[in-house]
Amino acid sequence: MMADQRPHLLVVDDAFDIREPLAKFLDKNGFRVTTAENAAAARSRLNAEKIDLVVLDVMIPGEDGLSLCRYLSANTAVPVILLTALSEETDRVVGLEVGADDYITKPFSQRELLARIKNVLRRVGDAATAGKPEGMDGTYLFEGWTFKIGERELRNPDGVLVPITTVDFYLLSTFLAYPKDVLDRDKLLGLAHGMQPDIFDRTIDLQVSRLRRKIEPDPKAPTYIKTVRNKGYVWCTDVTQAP
Amino acid sequence: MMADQRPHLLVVDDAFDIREPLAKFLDKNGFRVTTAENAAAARSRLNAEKIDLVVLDVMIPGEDGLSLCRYLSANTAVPVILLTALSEETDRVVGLEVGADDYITKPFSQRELLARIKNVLRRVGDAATAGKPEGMDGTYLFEGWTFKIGERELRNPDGVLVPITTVDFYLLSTFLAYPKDVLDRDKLLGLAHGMQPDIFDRTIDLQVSRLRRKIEPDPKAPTYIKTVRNKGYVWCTDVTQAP
DNA sequence: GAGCAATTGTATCAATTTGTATCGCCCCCT
DNA sequence: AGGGGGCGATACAAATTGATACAATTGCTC
Repeated sequence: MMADQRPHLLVVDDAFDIREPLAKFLDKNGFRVTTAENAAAARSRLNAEKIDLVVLDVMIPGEDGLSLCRYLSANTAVPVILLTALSEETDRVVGLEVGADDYITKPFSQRELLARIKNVLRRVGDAATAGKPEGMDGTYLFEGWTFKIGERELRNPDGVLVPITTVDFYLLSTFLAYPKDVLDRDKLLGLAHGMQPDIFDRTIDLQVSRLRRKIEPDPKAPTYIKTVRNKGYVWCTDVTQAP
Repeated sequence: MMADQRPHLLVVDDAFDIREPLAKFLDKNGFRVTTAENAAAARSRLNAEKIDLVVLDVMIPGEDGLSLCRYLSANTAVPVILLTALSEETDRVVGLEVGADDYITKPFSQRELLARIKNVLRRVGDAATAGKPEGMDGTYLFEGWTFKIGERELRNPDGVLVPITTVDFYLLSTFLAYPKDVLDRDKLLGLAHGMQPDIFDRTIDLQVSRLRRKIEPDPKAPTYIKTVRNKGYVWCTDVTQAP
């Protein structure tokens, strides 16, 4: 049986009619979801399974949510998003003081929470910008350019080394792994799909723009990376792989 | 068993003699249809199945339609078309305020609702302008022009690169995939068939017009893309395919 | 540990691209 | 010849993407 490779969330809220619909929503949007209705159950789950992020209601019976959050922040690396009832500034301060990575006030829209979850996962785990797409290796050639995965080296047609950043490297790797395929922004960020064009994360646009400036002959009229409106970007030239 | 791939609509109306005929009509016109007679049933359906669009009567017993609409807008990405009894301007404002994507006043023509459904699906999903027709690839030649699918490049007979937008690309791809075939507007939009010549969506006309301006020697007297009155458009010149 | 440099994210503004609303012409029909 | 519908074209508005400036962060040097 294949393992569920989606990011694993733990939703902690005692209100069934908030917890369960939210879990279903997140499941439908690319996440594996486990739920808990109090701090004790949450701790148990955290011990039993690998959790990538916790969505935590501060108002749970028994041990306070803030207490659990403080514990997680001090003793683990698991990021936390707090659900708070009040939107007062004090809450924000408190929330961040106890180590939460983000917070959102109730009532909240599921979509906004989804966006924040992805945002935090990207910031914290940064699994996306860390490495390269699975199974990539060797040397890639396109239009005279040479891109060595292992060495993290990019050379232009003249053989000159072009300095690339971590993000450049990851982006270029992803494009070269899927040439001629339209990649949406989520995919380019290495995240699960499902974000609606409501809360936009324009980070990718900027990163693509910066990569274009480094490799496109004319960044104003890109020939390698083209834009597909409402969808994302495509790598448009042929890529050959050398061992 | 093959899955039903048609867009899935949820029709919410308590009046049997409106709900059922409408469901039948929409089914015959290219949609999978599920019905519900109140908000609770609608929520249940929405949780159980993947719904692409909700047609919602605001005057339903129990929970108000506007309330359900507001909920959907805040917590899901499912687009909503409201059925309202009054045609007053206030209704329009209210409808859009609660997050409806469109609205239509009763009594309404089924054809008009059909047109609006397609319109909203196109706006929201925008699957049409996404990529290229299935299985297309390689290079197409016509009258000296060169169109490379993979590279998303169009060159005129002089070999000069002609910049094309995402829509241009999709339209041209579709035409070249079906030369000499009359394509109706639904087909060109990439939507299911069945729209009657009642409420026209003139979007395609404009897009064709814009494409003509880029490729026709004389856009006033088009030779490549010709108009077929009451039907659609045809690609009229020979197309050869190079590898 | 301070200071500097590079990188990355956020906030904005500008430029394209696309959709909507109209006007007017032309074709077809009675 | 008159009328209506369908289509071409223009102007304008909305949405999406590109570009710039600046702030925040990270990493490295001294």
